[in-house]
Amino acid sequence: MVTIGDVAQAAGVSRSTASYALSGKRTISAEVRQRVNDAVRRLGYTPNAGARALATSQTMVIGLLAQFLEDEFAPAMLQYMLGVSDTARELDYDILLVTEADGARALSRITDSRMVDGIVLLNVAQDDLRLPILRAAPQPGALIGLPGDCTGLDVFDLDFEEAGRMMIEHMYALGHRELILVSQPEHVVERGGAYVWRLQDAALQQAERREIRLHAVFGESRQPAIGQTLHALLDAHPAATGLLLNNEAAAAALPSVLHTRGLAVPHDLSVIGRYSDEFARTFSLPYSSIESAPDRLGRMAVRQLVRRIESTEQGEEPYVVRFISPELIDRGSTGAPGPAS
Amino acid sequence: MVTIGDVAQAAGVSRSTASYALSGKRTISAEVRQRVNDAVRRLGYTPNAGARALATSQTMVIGLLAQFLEDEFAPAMLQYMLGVSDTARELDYDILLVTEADGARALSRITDSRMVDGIVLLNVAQDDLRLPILRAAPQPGALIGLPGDCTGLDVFDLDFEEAGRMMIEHMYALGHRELILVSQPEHVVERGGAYVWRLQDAALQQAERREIRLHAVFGESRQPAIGQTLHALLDAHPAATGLLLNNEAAAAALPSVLHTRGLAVPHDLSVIGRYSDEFARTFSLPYSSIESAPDRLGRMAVRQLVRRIESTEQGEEPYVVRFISPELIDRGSTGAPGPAS
DNA sequence: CTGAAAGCGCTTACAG
DNA sequence: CTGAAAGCGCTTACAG
Repeated sequence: MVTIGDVAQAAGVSRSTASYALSGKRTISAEVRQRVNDAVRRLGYTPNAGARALATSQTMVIGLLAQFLEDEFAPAMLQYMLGVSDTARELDYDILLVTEADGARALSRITDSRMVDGIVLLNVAQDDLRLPILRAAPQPGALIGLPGDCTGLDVFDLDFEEAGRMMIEHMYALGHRELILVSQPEHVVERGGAYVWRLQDAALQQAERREIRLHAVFGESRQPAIGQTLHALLDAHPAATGLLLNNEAAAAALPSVLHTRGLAVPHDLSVIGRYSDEFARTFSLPYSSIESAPDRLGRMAVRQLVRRIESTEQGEEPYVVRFISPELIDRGSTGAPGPAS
Repeated sequence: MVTIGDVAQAAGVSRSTASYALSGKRTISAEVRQRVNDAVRRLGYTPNAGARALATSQTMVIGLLAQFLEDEFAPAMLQYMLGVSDTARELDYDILLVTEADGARALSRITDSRMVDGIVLLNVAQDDLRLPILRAAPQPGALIGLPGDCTGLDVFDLDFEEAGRMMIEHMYALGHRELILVSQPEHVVERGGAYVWRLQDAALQQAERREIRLHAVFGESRQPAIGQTLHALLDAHPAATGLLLNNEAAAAALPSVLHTRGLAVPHDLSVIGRYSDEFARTFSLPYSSIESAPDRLGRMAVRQLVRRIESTEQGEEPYVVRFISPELIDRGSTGAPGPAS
């Protein structure tokens, strides 16, 4: 392989001069710089990443920890991953993707061995076992998802409480007084998926304040189970005039459920979901929804992470916990309460 | 950070002895091995990946190049990625995920800089610009997807020709004589997505052999366009008694289309798709389908790649082009031709 | 069975 | 403005 020594030799300079000419970290005469650049091009030189990492203690790689759990909706995860990956590349970082079931172990492995300069954690749980490891690691970490304890980490998430309130307020303003909220599976809650109860609790509170009857249930993450659940719910609550969905699989299943029941949106039933616009487009979901903005969250997390990586780790800037304000994308699926189903 | 020097010192041996004790590459007295292991545990030592890579020319990282194109169905890509990632970890490799639009450039970057020991390419096109770069790279490469020229690379793919014939034969045996085949968007073809025409051409040939009328069209990859296309096709070919889908988005859209038209499967229409069982489960697609086996393909590609990485690169074993035989998973969506729609 | 030394390919003080 | 040298943390011939 061609090394910087070869480049130096070809350019007739020392290795250090060649290195400085390439990094621009000290002033180099235009002529020498030219000779070095020519040699680089002629020889096809690219610095060896391992050697550079060893010398600089910087790998220019970010670790991305994602878990694909049976009871979560995989296509939604992908959006976050792509947001992280795209932003990382813009900032000149590569992505080490880790999908192991044992996330804590995997995290130790890649931080201890210095494979990465920083970490982005997905599927963050309330009491996430990976957090103590991440806090103890020499690399900074950014989370997408709010854990119980944010100490020592930068955290980014959708404001699920506000999302829950917003769903209720929107329906309330239109005149709805009885609603159904379908959340993710209870397994997700048991595993510490705080976003489930953050939205649900806030929605329940707001409903109480507005004297709305809100039937809140956990739904499955798979077809056909979730479709059957939706049917059962509509059967059980014939007076409900609106449906709130914090569950991607439910949203994907709904068109066929409504079709079967001969219900039109928003005439017979108003619907608000919570998912990304990309998701809505892929499945052509015609429901107004709270944008979950996975790309924006990925971008924010990586930007902050890189800032922290590159800030000369001296005066530790305070850690941030940043919530994205939910936005309701209107797709025309809500209106005045129709005939109860 | 704790280095092997610290371990050696704590164990009262030389660095080389510590290294050998850990690698097991030469015989070490039980007692010394014990002391070294204790020191490792006590100090919490993990080898520095960059240093090891520099010394051994092995990174234990595999590059995974995936492209998320507007006109391909992203959730399907994810399955391949997870198959690759899981198998890599089993074999002790990590995954560098590269999703850049400019795949050729990205490939040069990670191979030239020796960030990876090998490469897995996804979304392989007939005349893929990344292939010449990969062939010239010092690392071996494995493809998931068949290009026009397989020279110097290991290639894994579903046997799409056989899949096309199998679809036709299955329908023929049941008595069908007029069918519709919906493939991926024409853009995919123009970009060199050979699997599209491999299946389609084989199906057309086989149909001719069997004197079946086969209406073959390209369909969109998004809703609602693909749904409308399906409606238009069923309108245009009222005598067709079966539908063949080499298009994930079409499969996802079909339930609602059939519902609208009041068609029952297989009574009114027989259907065969081509997608993964995982995909079928996520969307509860009730159609018999040719399993695309993304996990199996990912596994095969990584296994072969690692074998090649670790074979002491001497006597170059011959490169392989391996096709998975299609399997039709029966979900009961085919039967004798019903009343033409 | 073990140690001292060289080397992997970079970067960056230290000198001039 | 440039060079000689040290060092990052490993592994692995070379010697004993």
